[in-house]
Amino acid sequence: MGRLNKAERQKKLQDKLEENPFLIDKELAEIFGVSIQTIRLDRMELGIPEVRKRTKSVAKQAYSKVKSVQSGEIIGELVDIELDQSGLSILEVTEELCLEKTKIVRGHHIFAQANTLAVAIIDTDVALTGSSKIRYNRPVYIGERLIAKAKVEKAKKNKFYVNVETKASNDTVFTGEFIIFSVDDPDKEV
Amino acid sequence: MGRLNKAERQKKLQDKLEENPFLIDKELAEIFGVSIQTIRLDRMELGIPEVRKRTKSVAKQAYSKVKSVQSGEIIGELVDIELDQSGLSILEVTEELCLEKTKIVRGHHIFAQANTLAVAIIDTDVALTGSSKIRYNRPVYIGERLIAKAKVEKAKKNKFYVNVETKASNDTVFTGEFIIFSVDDPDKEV
DNA sequence: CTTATATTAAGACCAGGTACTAATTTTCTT
DNA sequence: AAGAAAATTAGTACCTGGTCTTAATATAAG
Repeated sequence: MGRLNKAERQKKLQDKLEENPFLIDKELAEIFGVSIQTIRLDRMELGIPEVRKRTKSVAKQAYSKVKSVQSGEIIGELVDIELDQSGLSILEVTEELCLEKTKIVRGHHIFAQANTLAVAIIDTDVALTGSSKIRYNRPVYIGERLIAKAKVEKAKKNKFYVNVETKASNDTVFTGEFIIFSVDDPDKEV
Repeated sequence: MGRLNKAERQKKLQDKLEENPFLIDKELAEIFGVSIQTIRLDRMELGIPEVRKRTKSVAKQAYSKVKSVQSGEIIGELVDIELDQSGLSILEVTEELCLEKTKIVRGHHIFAQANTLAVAIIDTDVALTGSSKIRYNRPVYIGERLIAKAKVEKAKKNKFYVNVETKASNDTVFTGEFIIFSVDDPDKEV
C-alpha cells in the first residue's frame, strides 16, 4: 500500500475496520506502513475505540441480533392475541430483512410474520402449518410497518383455518390462508 | 448465593458464562463468594478461556451467523442452479430453526428455503414473489437435511411459474407453486 | 526561513488476564 | 484425633493491547 496522506489513510482505516473490526493497532500500522502512534492518533480523531471495545460491541450487538432471530422477534411482535380467534402482529421493516440493493423486503419475512402469527393464536403446545395459499400484492419497502391481522375462520377438531391479512401504509400487501394442525404435546398429561 | 461445593460451583459457573459470557473473573468471584484464584482454577479445569477470548469468539460466531442470516445461508445452500430453468438447495436442520421444545422445524424456514431458491433461479437483478400455493406434508425434525428442487414450469414475459418440492429423508415434506415477477434494475442501463 | 502540521518515540500506567510457587484451610480416611 | 489429600487463597513476575502525556523529528506551506 503506497504511502497515503492523512485524509486518505483515515478514510481507508474506517473502511478496513468496518470490514474487519478485530484488527489491532500493530496490524493496522503494518497495513498502512506507518507507526503505531499514527494509527492511535487516527483512531482518536475518528473516535474509534480500541480493539477490545470494538470486539465487545460487535459481540453484544450480534449476540442480541442472533437471539432476536431465534426468539422470533425478527418475525414480528405479537401485540394482541385472542386464543383460537384472532391476533395482531407488528413488524418494523429494517435493513436486515431486505434485499441489499433494493430496499425491498424479502417475501419469506412477510410470510414468516403471518405464519408465526397464525400459529401463535392456536391454543396448543405445538401447532403445525399444514398448507397455505398466499398472495403478495405489492413490494414492501424499508421503513414501512407491517401490520398482520389473523382471524380463525373455521375450526374442525384439530384443524384450524386461519386467514391473515398484512397491511403496510394502509395497503394490503399480503393475504394468506393457513391450515393449521394442533398437536397436543404428548408429554403433557391431560 | 450460599457457599457451594466445587462440583456445584463449576456447574453453575458454566451456566452463568453461557448465559453471560462477558463476566470477568472478579465479578464471578463475587457472585460465588470465592477468591479470584478459585475462579481461575475452575476455568482451567473446565477449559473455559478468559473473558477477552470468550468475547472475541462470541463476536466472531455471532458475526458470521448474522451475516449468514442476511446473506441467506441460513435459508439453504444453493448447490446447483440453471438460470431460468431449475435449481437445488440444501438446508441442514439445526436447533436455531426449530421450535424450542419439539425439535420440529418452523414452517416459515421451509418456506424461506423454497422461496429463496425460487427467486434465485430467476435470472434478474430483482425478483419478487407475487403469490404462491404451498403445502406441508409432514413435520421435519432436527438433524434432517432438506433438499429443495425447483423447476420453472412456465415463463411469460416477466412472470415465472416455479414449482418447488422439498424432501427430507426421501419424503416429500413440502410443495409450493410460486409465481415470481422479475423486475429489472432501473439503475442498470441496457 | 520559519511556522504549522504530521509523524514518530518514549515512558508511566491500566485491565484482565497467564503461569508458577507456596501457604493455608477443609475434608476425608484410617 | 492424626495425617494425608483435596480445595482454596495469596503473591509475584510477566503478557497483550491498549491510554495518556510529553517531547522530539520530519514534512509541507506561507
